[in-house]
Amino acid sequence: MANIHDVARAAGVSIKTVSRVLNGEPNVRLKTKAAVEAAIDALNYVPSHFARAMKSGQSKTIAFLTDSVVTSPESIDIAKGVAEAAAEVGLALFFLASEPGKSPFEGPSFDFIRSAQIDGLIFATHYHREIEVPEHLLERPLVLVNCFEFAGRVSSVVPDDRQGGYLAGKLLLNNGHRHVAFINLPQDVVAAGLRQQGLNLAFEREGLEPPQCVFLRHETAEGYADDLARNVKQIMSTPNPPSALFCGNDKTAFMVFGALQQLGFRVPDDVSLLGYDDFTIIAELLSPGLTTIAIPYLEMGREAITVLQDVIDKHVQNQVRQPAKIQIPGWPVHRQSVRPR
Amino acid sequence: MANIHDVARAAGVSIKTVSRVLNGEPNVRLKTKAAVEAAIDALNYVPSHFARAMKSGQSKTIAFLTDSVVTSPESIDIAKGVAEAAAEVGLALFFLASEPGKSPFEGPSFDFIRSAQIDGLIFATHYHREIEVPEHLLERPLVLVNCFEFAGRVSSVVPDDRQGGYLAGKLLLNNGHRHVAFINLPQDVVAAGLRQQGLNLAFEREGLEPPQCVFLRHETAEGYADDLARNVKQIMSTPNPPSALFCGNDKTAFMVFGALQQLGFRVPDDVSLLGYDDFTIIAELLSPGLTTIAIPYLEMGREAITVLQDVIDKHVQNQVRQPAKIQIPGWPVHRQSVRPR
DNA sequence: TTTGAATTTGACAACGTTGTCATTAGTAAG
DNA sequence: CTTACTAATGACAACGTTGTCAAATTCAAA
Repeated sequence: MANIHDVARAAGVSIKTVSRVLNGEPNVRLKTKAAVEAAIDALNYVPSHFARAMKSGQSKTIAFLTDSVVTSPESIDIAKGVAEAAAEVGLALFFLASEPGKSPFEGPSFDFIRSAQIDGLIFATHYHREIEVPEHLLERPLVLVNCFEFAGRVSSVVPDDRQGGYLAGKLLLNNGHRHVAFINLPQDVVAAGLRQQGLNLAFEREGLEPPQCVFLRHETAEGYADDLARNVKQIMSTPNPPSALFCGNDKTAFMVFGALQQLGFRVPDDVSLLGYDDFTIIAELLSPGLTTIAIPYLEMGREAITVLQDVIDKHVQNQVRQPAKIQIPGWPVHRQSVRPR
Repeated sequence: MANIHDVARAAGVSIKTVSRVLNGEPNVRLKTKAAVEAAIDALNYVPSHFARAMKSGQSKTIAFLTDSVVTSPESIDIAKGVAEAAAEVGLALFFLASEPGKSPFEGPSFDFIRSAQIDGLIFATHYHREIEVPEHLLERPLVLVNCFEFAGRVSSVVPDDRQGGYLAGKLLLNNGHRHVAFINLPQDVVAAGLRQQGLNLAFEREGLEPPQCVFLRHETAEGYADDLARNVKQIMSTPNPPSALFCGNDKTAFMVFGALQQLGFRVPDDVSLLGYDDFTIIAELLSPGLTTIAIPYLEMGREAITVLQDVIDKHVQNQVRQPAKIQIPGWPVHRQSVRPR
């Protein structure tokens, strides 16, 4: 592997001049620059990341850490967005494993963060939730994705669930559904409350009462499926049942779809069905295809890099970036399960 | 950040002695060692990864690269296995983004592999397939996961699809199903042929004819769903229909389940249904839960690290490790869709 | 030309480690 | 108490960069 000395020798200049060309510094004669570049090409030279990192104290390297709970394949788009955006801005990306069963913020990985002089850290969760950040992490550049710290001491990038709920409301209203029921996620799930707020807002703006809302139990709870079926039955057996059901996520929508079939309701002929997540596999597997609200995972990942860069810049200048919670809007994905009334 | 000089000063020894303690070299008096360790603790010292890498020329760092096609959330377990195992053996793990639409082996990431002196590379695909490896990558330590190079010049870790097929056959036979149909993946999919071989072997060992096998078209093909439904109908409308259907993957099984319902067959009362993949979300969403064969993604990821370490060691010693295709066995996951006949 | 300033270039130190080799301290034998 | 050897330790160079500062070159104006 050629090094900077080899290039300097080949170009007939000093190593410092090569360094200048490498870093685009001014005050290099055009002719000199050309000679150096020719030598670089000829020797197929690539500067050593490590030497640079060691010299500058800046590694131009960030680390990505995630919890292990996967809710949908789409959520790995966070990682994809992070990786893409990092590559674009020339940041190297370390992938840290969180030991199963342990807090993701522990373990040998964290010695590594220090030893490798990781400039910044991105932590992502697989569903939108609050997390606690250990004190020692507050000191270094950190951006949370799909989660947030309640005290607001850390910048975070989250989906705009209120906007998503509003979008859902508008979509249903635009299709003429004024009588809607919301089969929501469990009440303690962050997204549940926000989406309800958005949904209600959409209805209130039309001068309508907020839709009926039931909160399901956790998926893992005993008798969850029965509970869900019972709720659907109860909602649909009223004298004047809703013309559309909005579900807390696509998985729920899938099960609600099953329950509706059991009760003899056809989707979307008898009742429209709207999901949330754009969990493609489920949404497309369903027949009719499930109309749903997409969560902007890829965009969240990309935005995280933008924010982290800013945090790092401020950190280097010994300033503190005012932490912010950045909400990324989702969008509706139209398939066939919602039909104009 | 404390460095080795600080530790040396605090312990009253030279930096070389600190280095010796750090690297567990012999010939350090116990008392000296204790003093150094105390200083390390007191200063919360962590040696610089970059300085080490630069000095030794070995970065103890590997990179992970993947194609972008995600087939199931489970397949990201490859990454998880790789990350876990890498952390355990003290290898740092870089995550490289492959630019969407481009070959994963191109782009700026690859300059990075050279500049960061990446010791080795792991490339994983999201479904089991053959790939072509560019010549320039053959020179450096590389392990393929879930894919392989036809020429056999690169070590690879793949699921043992033949064994999986055999497992499926045994599972069905053990449940008394001697008349089975295999609704397989498209014929050009690597796994399709292997699983069929395994399935047939299980039947042949019982002195039975190999089961009927139909190959579906690709999911993306026009009219795929209709094609699938037609196939199921054809199979089930014979005078003596099979007592069990084995499907190429869980997604197919899901659709076959739908087709069976349409035809008035109940699972598992009228016909047993066996999937492949253990695509948990689908398998558990289905009611009855889908019995299936799991693909050992996590184990494949872990094994890849073991193999890569060996490849790197040989590479450092200027030897070549005989490339091998390592097949990792899967296992059956029993739910309710297969019932004894 | 000569002068002075601006531009361009280079010598050398420094980053934090490990390897080489010389030096010192300790130990067993005479 | 030497002597000879082994074990323990340290001084210093080296890895491949970039930063500092001085030196050399170029250029414009006198």
